[in-house]
Amino acid sequence: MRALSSEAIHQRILAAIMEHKLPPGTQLVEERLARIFSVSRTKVREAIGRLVHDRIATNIPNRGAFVSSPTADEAREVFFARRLIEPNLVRTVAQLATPRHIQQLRAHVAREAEARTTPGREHELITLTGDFHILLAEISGNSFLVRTLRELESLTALIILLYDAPDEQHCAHDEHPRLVDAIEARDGERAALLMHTHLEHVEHSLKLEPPESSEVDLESVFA
Amino acid sequence: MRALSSEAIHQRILAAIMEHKLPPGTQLVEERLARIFSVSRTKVREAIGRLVHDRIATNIPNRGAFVSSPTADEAREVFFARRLIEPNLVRTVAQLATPRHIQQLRAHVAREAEARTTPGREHELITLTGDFHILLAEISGNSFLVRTLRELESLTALIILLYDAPDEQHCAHDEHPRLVDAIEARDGERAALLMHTHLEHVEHSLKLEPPESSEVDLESVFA
DNA sequence: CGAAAAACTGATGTATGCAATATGTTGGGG
DNA sequence: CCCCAACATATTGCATACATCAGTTTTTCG
Repeated sequence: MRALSSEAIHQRILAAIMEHKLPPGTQLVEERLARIFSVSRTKVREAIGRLVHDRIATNIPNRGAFVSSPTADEAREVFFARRLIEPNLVRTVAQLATPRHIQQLRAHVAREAEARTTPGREHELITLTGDFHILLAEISGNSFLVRTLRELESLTALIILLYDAPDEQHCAHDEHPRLVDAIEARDGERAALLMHTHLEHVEHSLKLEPPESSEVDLESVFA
Repeated sequence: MRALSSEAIHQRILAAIMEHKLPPGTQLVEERLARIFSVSRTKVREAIGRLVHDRIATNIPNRGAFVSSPTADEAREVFFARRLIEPNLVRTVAQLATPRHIQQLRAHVAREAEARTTPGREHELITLTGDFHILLAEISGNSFLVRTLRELESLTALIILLYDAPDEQHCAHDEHPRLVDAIEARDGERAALLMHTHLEHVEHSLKLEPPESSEVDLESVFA
């Protein structure tokens, strides 16, 4: 039994965060994790460093690293960036996707549908819907965009965990399949538009209001 | 005299790479750098880790980290990503830029012009033109995009160092000012279009051909 | 002489020990 | 009874020592 690499540890912690096992605010204590994975603090520190670099965790000097709690403003930034990138991305994907790619996409949305209809697999669904967008980046063949999308998806998953309205249907069930339809039809414009509205739907299904919680007007409260 | 933070060391090394002091392929020897900055290897490792994460350096296991030499394919990926992101970015910037922002942009292009006309400041110019694009991201107010653009600009600087045709004018002198004009005129469409062609100009000014150096056909050579 | 093995070199990978820091707690004085 | 100071605790930050590995030179033997 070989020792886990810091990369593997990074993956394990990240997965735990995505699966809601480590909710936002949880401190990632180095020595504790080191014991758990039977490695030294050094490797754990490295893994945590990467999480911090990707904004999944936040470092407070001399205090420790904590699973990030993106503010509503940061959440809006993430969705803004996604709306900036992904519609264009899917437009080009529609042009260069091969039948093999379409097949991959179909298989993926099928897995999403399965996870959606099977009870007790909701957190899996969050990861899966994120993976759909990453898959699109992978089809584009651009490793830089893959990395960017991975980062955005991880943050989005955190945001959904924080701001999801439990009763709200945050991801209309047919938007991903319809996107694949547009891609298969080589209709880049429609795909881009669908992606744009899809991202808007996801964002608006969250309870990100009020715009600025810090802007509570003390004077008016005690008037 | 306080010890430098790993962040400061990261900046110092990055700056050295941008200024062509550490050309692609240079090994970043941890202990040597540690001596130079009067810190332990630990901090240097952290700094190098970040460079590797941002693709500025490349790690070869058990051998060390080296300043990256992006391949022509990777270079094309970078420009593809930039064309995907930056036209849209500048379109929104055109909508929300304040007079103060315009002033900042004007000041920046003035500095660029100065560096261009002063001999012996060419490498400064590469950094400055990159900073222009980062400044645009900062004006958008989106910290995620700032980080993404920073990464793309660092890589672009490396690419220019590697593939620049020395006699070619790789950055037409008036494209940045014209972009600012369009932003000031609140003409998002024109700004987006200018940005797109600007990035195409930069890419095409490089000697990225042939597409695949490994595809030398031995048979045809000795026919 | 030539090739394979062995020792050498220079660097990374990893664990660990200690100092510095933030926070919580306890006890004493006003 | 409350507040502040000193102590106690938990955890990070940093340096260092040692193990490991890749590449290179030297040695040895056919």
